[in-house]
Amino acid sequence: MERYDARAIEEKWQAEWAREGAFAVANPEPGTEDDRRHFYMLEMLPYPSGSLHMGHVLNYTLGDVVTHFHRRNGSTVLRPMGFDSFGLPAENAAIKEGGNPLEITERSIAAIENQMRRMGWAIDWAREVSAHEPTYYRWTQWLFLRLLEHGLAYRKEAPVNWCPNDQTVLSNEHVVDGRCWRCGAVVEARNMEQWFFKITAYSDELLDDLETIDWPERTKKIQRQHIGRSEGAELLFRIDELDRDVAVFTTRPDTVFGATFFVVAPESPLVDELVDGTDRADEVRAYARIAAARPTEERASREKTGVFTGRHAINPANGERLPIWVADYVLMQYGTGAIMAVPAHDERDREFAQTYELPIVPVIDDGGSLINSGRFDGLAWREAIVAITQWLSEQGKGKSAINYHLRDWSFSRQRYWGCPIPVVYCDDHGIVPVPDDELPVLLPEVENYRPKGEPPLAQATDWINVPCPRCGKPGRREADTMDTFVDSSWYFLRYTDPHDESAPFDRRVADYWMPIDQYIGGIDHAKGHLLYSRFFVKALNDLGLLGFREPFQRLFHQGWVKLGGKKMSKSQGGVTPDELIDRFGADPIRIYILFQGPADQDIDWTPDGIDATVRFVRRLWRIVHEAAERPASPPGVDTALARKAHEVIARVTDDIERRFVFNTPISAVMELINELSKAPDDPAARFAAETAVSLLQPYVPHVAEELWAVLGHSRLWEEPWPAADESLLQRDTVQLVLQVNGKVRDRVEVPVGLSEAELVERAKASPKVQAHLNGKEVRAIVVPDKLVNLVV
RNA sequence: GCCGGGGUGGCGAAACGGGUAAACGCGCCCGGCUUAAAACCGGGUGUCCCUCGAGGACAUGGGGGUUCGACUCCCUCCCCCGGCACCA
Repeated sequence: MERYDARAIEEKWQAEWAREGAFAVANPEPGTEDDRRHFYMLEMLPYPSGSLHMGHVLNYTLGDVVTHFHRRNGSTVLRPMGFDSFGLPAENAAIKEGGNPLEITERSIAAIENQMRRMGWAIDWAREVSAHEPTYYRWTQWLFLRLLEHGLAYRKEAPVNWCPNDQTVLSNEHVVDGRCWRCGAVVEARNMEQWFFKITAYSDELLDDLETIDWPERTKKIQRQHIGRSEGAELLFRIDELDRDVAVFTTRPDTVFGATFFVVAPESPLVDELVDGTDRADEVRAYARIAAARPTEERASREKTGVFTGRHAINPANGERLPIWVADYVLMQYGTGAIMAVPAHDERDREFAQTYELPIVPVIDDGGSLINSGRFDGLAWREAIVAITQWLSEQGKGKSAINYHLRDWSFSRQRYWGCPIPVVYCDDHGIVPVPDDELPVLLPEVENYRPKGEPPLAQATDWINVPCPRCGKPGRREADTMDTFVDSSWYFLRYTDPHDESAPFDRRVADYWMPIDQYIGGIDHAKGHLLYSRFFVKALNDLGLLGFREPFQRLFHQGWVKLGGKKMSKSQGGVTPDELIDRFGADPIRIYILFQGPADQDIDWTPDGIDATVRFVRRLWRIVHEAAERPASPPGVDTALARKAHEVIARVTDDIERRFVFNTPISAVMELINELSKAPDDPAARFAAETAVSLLQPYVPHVAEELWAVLGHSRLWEEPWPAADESLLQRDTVQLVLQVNGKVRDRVEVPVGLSEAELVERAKASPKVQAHLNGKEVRAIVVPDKLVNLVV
């Protein structure tokens, strides 16, 4: 028996798989019926940041087990890999350390790809794509132009989140607690012209279709909450001085009789209209300017402030004149930017009313019935919502309405290392799309990546000054680049047809593989990537480019791998995959990371346990070698060891397939190995060894392949998954648990299938049970083949 | 504040439809092999009590409940992690 040499074995089989193209899969042939059972397995693609970390190792090893499992169960499994290779870190590194983002990125990709190969993951490398390659971003641009044509991409001036550190706009999804998700700087509010995707056009569908996909409930909740649909009414308040009606959104139209004042957001254009030409104009405008400029977070945490405009609005329900205030607690982005204030029944309105001594009129009593509400007095508030909305709508003073928290996705970034937005600004023609046949608009080289009040691309004068594609007069290219989340909103489609030079993908091929059968990635993408991708697929479906409306049919979130309580992100000393592979081998690392606990649970990284998995692999190695000396087990061999092997097959299969748990299968195979080591002469010894190796193959593909050869076989990666023999899963005898008053007093071995009376008899025969009965009368609870509980 | 998820030995965990709590592994203890150590192999290991047994009691964050029987179901409280948060 040779010594277990992880490095030699791993290099040998990795070379073999690469030579064979073992994990490459073919697309369906055009014009023929493709009846392959197929499965699209995908993990979120990595950002190339120099090295993988243990979180990646968990993520991709999980996907690898699923990939092998489905392959060996007869599916053609598409399992590609690529790189989310545009983005700020490479650009910031270039600014800080010199070099250029392209070179930095490609060096990282090469390093990570090497790590991935060394981990032995079963990836179809022929489909590799990276977002920064012109052959990829050409099609990102092409898709953008399609969305632009259909009004789903547009440009407008709007209040946006500005990160002063990264010198760029951020989407709402990437402002966390008022800070930039990437660098942590406090985000400022700015009014800027920006590009947006009209994701809000899909609010309802993004919400409703969550019912059709198999995702963790918590992820659906995060998306539902983010979309934030609320039902209510839009009510019209007359402002006589302006001779017009102003709409407000409320979820509680039943409280309209309790509205005692009216509030407008400081950013609202209404502010100017209201005070223009009045003696309060200066004071109100000054307040509005200061209040609107405050960071959103600060605005939420400090005491509410406001100023009276001198104007009034008419309550549509009772005709009362309500003073109009401008106050910082009303937000422009939600509803209409103006509210009716009902201080008796809204905490924020009450706080404000108390500060500024405004009247408070209760309109709902303790029993939930309306008061002070004219003809609606006595009505339950829930019914009043309907009744009052209808009453006002009959008079043309309101209607039922729905509002959402979700806002359009701002995707232009004032940075260099991203996909150029393929439009030209022309004085005569405005925004002019670059014609499809001129794509890609290549990212030019620039001298300096640091933004200086304008995006770095604005400095590339040769590049930016181009004739208008429509009229030929001088024009200017868009200098903003796209958010990298645009790149990752369709990469899974490109994988299906990665070398297509005439289209981003072939609809026939995309429809064949998609939707993704199993997607695995972090829950931190719940309202970013996972929402944007759903939007993209829905939009592309509406454009006729795809035949499905959801990208990820089934989703799983792996837990965090933490170091000292903190999420592992960058490479940390001593725990890069490279160093660990050198010390222990890829197989032990793979099994270690999955053996720690349930894969969706966070794990604290300690290298301690890896020794134990190395030990286990060596033990497996030795015991399988010993078993290989034994004669082949006869087919259908029926011994205790054979039965154990079949039981383990059933457990492992069920765990991976139905329960989607990956730690307990390892335990189960360990049990089998333990029994085999205690019964080396059992006629089923060799069968037990073969079973153990076969079941572990998805976890430790290299050593499993080597041991499979030792057992006289070949090509385990193509071997059908073992099937448990049902007849050998049946037991002849079972351990019967004997309880007295619910406490276990004895256990006896009995034949399967005894009647209840027989089981009770066996129970009463036990001396230990008798000792606790003292001859008293009993009632028996019987669970056949399992338990008898005698109740005194 | 609202909405999720969780709390089981010294540690990571298992127990999947209410039916043997702690499988599997780590650590630790004892023994074997060895000149020795490592490696490897075998055995033990929830806590407490005693008369040391084929003994007993107590044990799944705290308290209560349902049940013959609860880690599992219900109520309540505490703690940890995550999401949202002036959303009208």
